Amino acid sequence: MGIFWSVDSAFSIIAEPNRRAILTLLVASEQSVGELERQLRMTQPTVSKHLRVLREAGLVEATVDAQRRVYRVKPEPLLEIEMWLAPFRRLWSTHLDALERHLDRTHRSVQRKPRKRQRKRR
Amino acid sequence: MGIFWSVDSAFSIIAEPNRRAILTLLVASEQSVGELERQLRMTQPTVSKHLRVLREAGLVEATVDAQRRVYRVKPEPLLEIEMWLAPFRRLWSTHLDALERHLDRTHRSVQRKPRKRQRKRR
DNA sequence: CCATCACATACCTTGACACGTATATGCTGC
DNA sequence: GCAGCATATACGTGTCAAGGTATGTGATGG
Repeated sequence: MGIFWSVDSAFSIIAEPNRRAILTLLVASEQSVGELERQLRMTQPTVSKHLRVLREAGLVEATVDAQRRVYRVKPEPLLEIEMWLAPFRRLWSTHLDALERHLDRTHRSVQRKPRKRQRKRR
Repeated sequence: MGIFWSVDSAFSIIAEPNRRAILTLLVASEQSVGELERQLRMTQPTVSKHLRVLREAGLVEATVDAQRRVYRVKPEPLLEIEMWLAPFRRLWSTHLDALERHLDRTHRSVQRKPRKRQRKRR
């Protein structure tokens, strides 16, 4: 019998900004650990540890090339996110105005907090 | 001058399974806190705290109705995720076979860890 | 063999966060 | 006004994850 355990979802893997950065680099083209390290300005152990998490989640795979390990993306686990988003896409198409305003705001690096958050009804 | 601060991204908000559950319920129809509490089997403070996080991230909004607060989804922040996923969708269409296998596996509740993870190249 | 390169892992510390219990707030009908 | 309901918040606690430093491992060239 094999060893079984719960794989935590792609959502938590992707929550980490550095891991998203790694994936974004890898989706352009495969890269070695050292190349990622230099582009991302992270220490080498940090890169390796994130790659380990991504590997165990099935989001990347590695190929040995001499002393290097070349990583590339395996996008399948992202399907969980893609599918979860489906019901919300329906809403976007019905709220195109708010959507545009949102895109405007998020092009600034910072947002204002809404002071009052409730309006009356009934 | 308004009050400014960094809004953490929709990715980390969505990483929490209970928050995803709340959003999934709300996208079907708006609900009060008590209704969410009962359907999700969570304590009331837990629901309220998750709703607070979602509110401050702009993912839900509330309407006051007597002593109740009725929450509904504001899907715009999810656009960040939608846009980030874009380059990976390209890969899905080129790897339909691996994709199918992945969908098969994820319909079981548990997965086996790959024992060997590297193959030779060159 | 041995030094070195590329990468992985161990160990430790720190900070964030999710939950529970208890309590506060605010509205309502009587 | 007051009791009671619906929701929010405060506070304490445990867990877990991310980063840094140090060290292990394995392949390569000389």
